[in-house]
Amino acid sequence: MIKIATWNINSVRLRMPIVERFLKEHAPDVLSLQEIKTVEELFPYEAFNKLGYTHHAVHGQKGYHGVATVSRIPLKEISRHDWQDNGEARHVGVELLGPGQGMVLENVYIPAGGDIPDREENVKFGQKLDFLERMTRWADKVDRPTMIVGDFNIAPLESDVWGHKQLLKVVSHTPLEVETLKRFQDAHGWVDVGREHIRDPQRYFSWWSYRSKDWRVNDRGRRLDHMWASPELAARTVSHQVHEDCRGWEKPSDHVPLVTEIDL
DNA sequence: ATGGTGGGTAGCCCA
Repeated sequence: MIKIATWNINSVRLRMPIVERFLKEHAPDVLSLQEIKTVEELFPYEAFNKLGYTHHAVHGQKGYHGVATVSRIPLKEISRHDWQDNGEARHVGVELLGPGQGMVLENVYIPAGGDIPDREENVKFGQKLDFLERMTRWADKVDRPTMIVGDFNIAPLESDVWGHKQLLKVVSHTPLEVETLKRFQDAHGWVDVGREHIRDPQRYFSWWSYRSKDWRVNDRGRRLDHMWASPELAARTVSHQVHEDCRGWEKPSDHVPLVTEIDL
């Protein structure tokens, strides 16, 4: 049985205290992080090593973005895709060695896309769609058992947001983004593992804005983070958790970690 | 209708 986690950490160096707490309490075998906001040289390798996470694949960038996968299971970094074609660090792919051997874990941070959902008025929105199109072309060729996890910055279902009608023109829940993400899903037949275990229309959020006061009371959340898998791998998943309590920890990230257990 | 908060890094960008 292997346990895989994903978490947009919003600066890994600042948040090592809560990362350590999460690893001690939930002991995933592998953790994929997004928005590490640091270069490789300053990644806190030693803190992870002390907890047994001695295998690392870090794709960093100064100040912005950046992703990393740390693991107790040996792994091999196999790819760093630049699906935006602009040099930003938003992906790292690894192959697990030992337990889970042969499985590929893709860690991705899809661009947020700015505020205006129109590529004519907002370059970032166009870049987000282009990123998804390039991912779709890549997904069409995926031919190994693969799990793709991370911050997709899209909440596709009505039950993935606090208010479907209120958010139809808000970047992350527009019909165009949802359709574009669906084409990516169909290109490989990705199974939305989170929704296999917490089925629509149950409430499922992974992110609450820092700007919204009283996140727990108002609960204006969205499901921006995802764990998707190839069908044969998805069929072996046995549990899935959303650790909402982490949003209430000291100096929290605005995202919470997701954990999937796979019988391999 | 608007601005609200947080992180990183050096005078704003990004979420």
